[in-house]
Amino acid sequence: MEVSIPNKHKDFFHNVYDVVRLIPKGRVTSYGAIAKYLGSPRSSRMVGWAMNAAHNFSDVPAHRVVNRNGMLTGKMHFSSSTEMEKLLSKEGVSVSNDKIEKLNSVYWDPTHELEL
DNA sequence: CCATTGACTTAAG
DNA sequence: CCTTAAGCCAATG
Repeated sequence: MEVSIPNKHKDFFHNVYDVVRLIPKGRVTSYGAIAKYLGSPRSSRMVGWAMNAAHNFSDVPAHRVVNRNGMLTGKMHFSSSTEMEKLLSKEGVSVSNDKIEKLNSVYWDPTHELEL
């Protein structure tokens, strides 16, 4: 069994997973921020792709990753369409109309928080 | 190999 | 504030 999981870009994917796991509770970040932190600000879509595969990892809180506008674009990829919103709300993140309220207050930018 | 798609972002109206 | 268009990168068919 050499092809159970595509390990081709595990570096990029693993990097994404690491950052997502570091997101504090009650905070959220964007795909672009993670991509930028990884050195590829144009690969924001790839972060989303990584998240899609992240379902194989139980330690990746994908519900804390939203788009730049704070919109829950990936809610449809969860178990239920309301699961993501429910999880965020449970962590103290106000969500309205599939969008995060006061995004500026809960936004967590790895490049800013983890800047070296 | 070319075409289409996607959990995105930025710019312009 | 919302909509439309274009750009970008990798996976999938």
